[in-house]
Amino acid sequence: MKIATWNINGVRARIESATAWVRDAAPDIVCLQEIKSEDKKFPAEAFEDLGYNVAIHGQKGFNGVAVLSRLPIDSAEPGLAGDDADDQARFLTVTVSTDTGALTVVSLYLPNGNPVASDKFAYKLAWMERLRAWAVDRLAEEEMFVLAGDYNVIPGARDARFPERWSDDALAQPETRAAYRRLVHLGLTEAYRACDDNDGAFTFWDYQAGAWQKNNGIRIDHMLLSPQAADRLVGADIDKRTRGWEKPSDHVPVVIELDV
DNA sequence: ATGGCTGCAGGATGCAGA
Repeated sequence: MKIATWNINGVRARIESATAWVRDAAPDIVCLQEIKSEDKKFPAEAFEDLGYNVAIHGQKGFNGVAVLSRLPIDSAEPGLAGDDADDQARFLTVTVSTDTGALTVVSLYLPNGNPVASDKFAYKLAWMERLRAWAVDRLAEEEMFVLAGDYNVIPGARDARFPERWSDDALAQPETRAAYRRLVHLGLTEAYRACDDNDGAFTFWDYQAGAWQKNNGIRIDHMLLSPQAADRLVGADIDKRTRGWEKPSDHVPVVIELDV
């Protein structure tokens, strides 16, 4: 089974390249972030025509996440517990049934957090603690889950082409990295690093200043696997091709293969 | 670089992104 995550940066603006990529890569499940669309404006038919079921947690203007699945979606739950006042659409939990048991897939869009000296950074760190609490609860069930999405975290220096340029950024703060490690250290497996230890692997290149042409990228889109899912991991790849397409998202898809 | 693009809402430009 192939599972993908892709910050699409506006699903309506990107519907042609999104459907073209899905058609070509043929993933079984796709987690989308930054759909920038209300549920009712999401172009579900375009994906349904390709054989996908669709779950949407949308929001007007910005944020918004979705999951496309070739398998029937048994349940879909929007939102991340821990803050009743949080109305930002950044978390969608979907469950499907596989031959090896139930599989939970989350499409998450972790807050950017810039600027660091603002309530946005505090929101990011609080959100990461809520995510850790979610993982603690789920790990107790000892089932397969995949936390897939745009984490807005550069885990280490080798995950940026020019790490020094990110030293004041929320994506690379020591507190950000420590919160990410607290999550991983619960016993999760970061799929890409488990399969590929090379430097220079990026998932985002800014639109500005020729970042793509200069390969001035960062790796911020990740998939964290529960032990039961990690046992079935057979591969992980970053599909850079889409960044060179017409009207690209600034992020590219990350794809894993699970033997389920 | 002083964020140098981009999408969205709305109907001009401001906000958000990373």
